[in-house]
Amino acid sequence: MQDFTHSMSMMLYRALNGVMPRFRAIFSEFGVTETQWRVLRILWERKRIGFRELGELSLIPAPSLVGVIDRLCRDGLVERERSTQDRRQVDILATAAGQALEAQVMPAVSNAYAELSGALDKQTHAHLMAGLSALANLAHAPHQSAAPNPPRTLTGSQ
Amino acid sequence: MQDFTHSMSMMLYRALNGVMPRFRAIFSEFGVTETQWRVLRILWERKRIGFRELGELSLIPAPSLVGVIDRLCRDGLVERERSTQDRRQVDILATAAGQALEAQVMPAVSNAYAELSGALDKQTHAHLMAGLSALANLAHAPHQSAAPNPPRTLTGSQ
DNA sequence: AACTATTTATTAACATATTAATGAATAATC
DNA sequence: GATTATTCATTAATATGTTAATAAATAGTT
Repeated sequence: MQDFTHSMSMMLYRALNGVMPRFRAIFSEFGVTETQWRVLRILWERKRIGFRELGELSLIPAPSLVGVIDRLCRDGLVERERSTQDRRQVDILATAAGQALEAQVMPAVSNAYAELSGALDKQTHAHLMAGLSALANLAHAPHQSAAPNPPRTLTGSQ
Repeated sequence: MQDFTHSMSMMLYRALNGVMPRFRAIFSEFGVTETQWRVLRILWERKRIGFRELGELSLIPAPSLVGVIDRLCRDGLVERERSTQDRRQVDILATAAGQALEAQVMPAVSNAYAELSGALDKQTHAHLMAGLSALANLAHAPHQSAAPNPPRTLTGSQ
């Protein structure tokens, strides 16, 4: 087996460490975290979106998203609105202040992203995205356990 | 500009979401978290290692590593030992129980990793690793700010 | 030697991830 | 139409990430 520090998962983390700091530096100048940014980025394209779909698109798990929305509400950037059709559901929408942020933050971010893409030649970039896509689409097949007493719950699925 | 949900950073997160769950499922069966696993994985190759280097190899930031080591100590898997040369430094080493875990967990993990590698053809895998390596080696060049009043500290470096 | 600057691990404060559980609302089945 | 099962957002508990600050020890400088 090869070196652990260069295993697939570690290389993925290493890549994120190489990419994200420059973006977080921009976000922090405007008082938003990376996770909050992800939510806002989606709300700028979809004026109104359901809590669940927002979580799927932003890759933020539901329990985390609750707190993220809480803080964005606290800061006056988004609002909750309970659905009238199904009163379990909650829609999220950006306030005027939340919408205004787009014009302020996007230039710097687009610039940084262009700079990032420019650091890789077309070939490398294309191959990289293809590989990442392949990993993302791997089936989450439950593996064969080797544990003595698997502490599984009886609730069945997921 | 392209779709945000398929930007480089989101694809990196998506890839991790595709890869890590199967490993975390294994770790949890042995009562260790993914982060604790990374520490142990390194200690199995280096009987004794300095706190700082451990943080660099495991990609765990120092403040997080303090707590991770605390909990590994609590569970009797590792031990702290203050250096005699430089009494600021702390070495970390695995206990007998910590070392014993290797033989129990590695088979399942190696198996899962082989299964993962097998899901990608050699070409894709090689290109992917090359791309990730390129991203990891990007210089963390401080960007040009567009913020009105950059709230930077005066501590300079880092 | 005294003073200053740097390094090392740690703490503090806040935000997020992970897993399991809960309450309210809706859907399914009887 | 009452019971049961499922969905949805949320809470709870624990672990980790992020940024800034701190205390102790060492290194550098005068």
